[in-house]
Amino acid sequence: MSRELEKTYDPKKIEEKLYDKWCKNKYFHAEVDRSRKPFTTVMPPPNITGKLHMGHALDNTLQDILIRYKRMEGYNALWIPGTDHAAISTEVKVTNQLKEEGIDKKELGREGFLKRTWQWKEEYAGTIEAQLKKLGVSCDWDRERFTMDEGCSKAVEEVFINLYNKGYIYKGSRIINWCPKCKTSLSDAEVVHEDQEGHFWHIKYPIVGMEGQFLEIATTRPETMLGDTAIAVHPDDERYKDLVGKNVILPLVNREIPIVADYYVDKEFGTGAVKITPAHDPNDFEVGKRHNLEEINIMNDDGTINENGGKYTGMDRYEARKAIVKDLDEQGYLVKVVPHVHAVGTHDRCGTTVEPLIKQQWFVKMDELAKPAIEAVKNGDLKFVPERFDKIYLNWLENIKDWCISRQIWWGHRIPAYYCDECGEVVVSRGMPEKCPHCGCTHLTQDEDTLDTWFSSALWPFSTLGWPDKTEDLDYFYPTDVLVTGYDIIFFWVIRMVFSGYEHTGKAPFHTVLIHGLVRDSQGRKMSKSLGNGIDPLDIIDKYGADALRLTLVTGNAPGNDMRFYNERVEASRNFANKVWNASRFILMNMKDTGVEKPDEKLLNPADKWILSRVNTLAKDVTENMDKYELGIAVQKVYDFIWDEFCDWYVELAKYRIYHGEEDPAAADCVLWVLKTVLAQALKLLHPFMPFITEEIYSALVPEEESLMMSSWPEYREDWNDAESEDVMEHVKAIVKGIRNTRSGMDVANSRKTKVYVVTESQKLKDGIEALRDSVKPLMMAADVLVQPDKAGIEDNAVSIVVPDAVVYLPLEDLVDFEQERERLKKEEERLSKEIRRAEGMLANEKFVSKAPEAKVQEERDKLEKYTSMLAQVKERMAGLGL
RNA sequence: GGGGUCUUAGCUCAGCUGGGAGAGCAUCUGCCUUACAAGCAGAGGGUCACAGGUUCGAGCCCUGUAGGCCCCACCA
Repeated sequence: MSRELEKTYDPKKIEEKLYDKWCKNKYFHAEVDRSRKPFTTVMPPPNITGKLHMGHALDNTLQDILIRYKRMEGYNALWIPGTDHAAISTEVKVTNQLKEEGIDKKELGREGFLKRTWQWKEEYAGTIEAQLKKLGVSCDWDRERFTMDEGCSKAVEEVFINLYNKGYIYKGSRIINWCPKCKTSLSDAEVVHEDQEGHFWHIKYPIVGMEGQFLEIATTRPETMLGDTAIAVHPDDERYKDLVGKNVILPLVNREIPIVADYYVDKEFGTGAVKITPAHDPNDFEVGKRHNLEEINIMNDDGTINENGGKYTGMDRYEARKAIVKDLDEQGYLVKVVPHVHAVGTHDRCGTTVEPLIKQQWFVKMDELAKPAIEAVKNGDLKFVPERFDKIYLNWLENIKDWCISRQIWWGHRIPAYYCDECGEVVVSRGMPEKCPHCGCTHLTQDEDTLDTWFSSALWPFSTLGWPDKTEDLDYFYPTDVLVTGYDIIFFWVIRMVFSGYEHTGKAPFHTVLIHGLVRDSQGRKMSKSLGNGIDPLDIIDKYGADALRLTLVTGNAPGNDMRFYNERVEASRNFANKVWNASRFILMNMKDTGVEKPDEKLLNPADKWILSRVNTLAKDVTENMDKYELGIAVQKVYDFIWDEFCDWYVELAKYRIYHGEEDPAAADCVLWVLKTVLAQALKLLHPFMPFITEEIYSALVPEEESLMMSSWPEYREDWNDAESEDVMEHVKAIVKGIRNTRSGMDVANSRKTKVYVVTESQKLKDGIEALRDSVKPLMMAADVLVQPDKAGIEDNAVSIVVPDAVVYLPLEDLVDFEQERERLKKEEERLSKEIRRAEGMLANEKFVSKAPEAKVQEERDKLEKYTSMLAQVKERMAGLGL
């Protein structure tokens, strides 16, 4: 009885079944085990705002490849999964959902809203988990975490209090980014600058005491003039030198404001005079500080003009802009309007144009915290793969500004700061303090704000292991090893994890950051909802299987680069899966029920030794690539080996002995052992990339073992290395290719077999071919293969094929077109002559001979010899044909 | 303004420390050969953007030019 696989490869039939088995057997679960070395990674927690997209699929595929590889290598591999509460994003989603139901968030109240959002969380975290499972990720679900679960919340509180007590967290009134739609402050990282087509409005301000004289300024945001408290010019600007110290009248508002001199102004830009609105522009804010200017806030939290806006009060900011421009124009203050492209800050989550406003907020002081994080990359404690991301990381850290961490939303970790109702004392503590330490009052109120979502994810590598408690897990698994994430998230997350790790645990949270790019659509566009060009990984899995998707995501692109995703690529991956399936099916259907025993060494023929040697080298190469995080190169080598060497050559060469098993059972057992052994090795090497199909085949191939994923990674073994057999096989392949090539060029009918004479003086080659004679016959389309030292007995009109160290003759008799044969030989002569000229040229170059490494020089000498002898053969043959 | 990255076969992209240009898809020619037509065997197709430089030797290293993309940055 043979162990058969299903006739066609159907991923759907095996994937779910295998995943269940893995889970049930707790293969993904890791516990502290001091006898083994840990390998730890934490999953970048997907937001609970929606479903998995292609970026998640890529990110998690890479992680799964690494963790499966390390697990097979014998590490105690732990991969912690989880989800992120995604503060603002989730609040926006839930708010919109409520809106659709006709419910206003405010009516619901804080408690009600949070309850609702937790329900949302339960639903979406479940969806994401289910989707990740379809991908085949081998993370430890028993340790699944959520950034707002009890442990993580405890860590957040602890960190806030620590940083506050050390003076790294402070509350201050500064100019911050405000989203008028979400009505919350934002950090700098959450503001994306987009070039927008706008206008440059040139406005003239009457100069006080100089009747009929004006100072012309240019602005892109005319509505902010309501809050102007000065005009600034460059101190060295000759045009305005005499005006500094004088006042102008602010049109429409009729406020008298000073003209000040400040180096911030660029003389060349605009009119060289700038209106200063300290309350609504970060630069103006600084100028205002330097000149003691009044800060007039003219805007409400929703982006409408407040009571300081006179007749414009209550208008939306853009409505006010229109009205103000109109009024300026009517009153003759508008000089001109020039089209102008400028960068506008927008909220990365909702796209709304951000307003800079002065607000009381909580900040993390960054300069000291950044130092160890900078040092870590500079001294190599922390490595980016690819290296170029070092610069991006360092550049951001070296220019870092204080981090605004308070948000005016409900969904998130509430700031553990309490205010005394009596004296206003600020108390930062774990839980509500019993009384005010200042005045003893027992009535305190907690800060209404919540923390930036990245405040909690910054602690992810250690909060998920139990920090701040000194747990066994933390001691054993931390620091983690590798973090895998996209380059788009370095600023938000990686940097904050690194400085948090140093500050709170004294260590870098991981030693390596593996960076990947974005998955784009087939035209190279970002996948987005608005374009509707997103490809759902689940659809791809459904159609082609998870293994095909994974293979596609990891091949054909360099680390850190973006990739284009299109179905033809997945099809190619699926075809490979099918190839693996069918080759395995062939082997399994021929395997004996009794299993296959390791044969006597003497039974192994050169092809057997060759493929063993090749798979051995492959294991070494692939391991090296994996250790360098060259996952795409690694899997490409496995792919090439399986398809080009194993399937196209070895399996073909194996057929004779299989089909003649009754005549020679020992030979059949031998070849089956090699097939099984090599396939098993190849499956192991392929497993981290294509876990399902490899596991399914392996369980049929090696039923005595429990699981492929828990088996050991192939190791290089000296006794399988066989350069001589590789050399013989290279010659054999050259002969087969030569024959195929020649026959195809000559229109020889496929069915017509001929004798094949191999004339060679090489004893090794002779022995090798004779050992393979029966196996190689079908590949050579040969009725018989005869190896001999000279041309004795070969018909004069046989077609000759010159290969290294041998000449092959095909007695095709009447089928030979001599004209065609001459052409072919001429081409061959030309080719070889060219090769010889090249080698001769290099060897004639004294500098090459003296300076190049000896091995390279010898290589050229060998080539010269080889081609010279081949050319002699070709010439002899041509002479024989009367050329 | 600063930084990064890309320009390689018709298309999409590989090419690890410099040593004779590769893959997948597409095209063309034969094949339903008892694992696989999602396949097999063959073929065509590239002055590796351009100009210099370093080197015995450059797709790869250096400089510059042109074009594309990305990130950062307060030019109103």
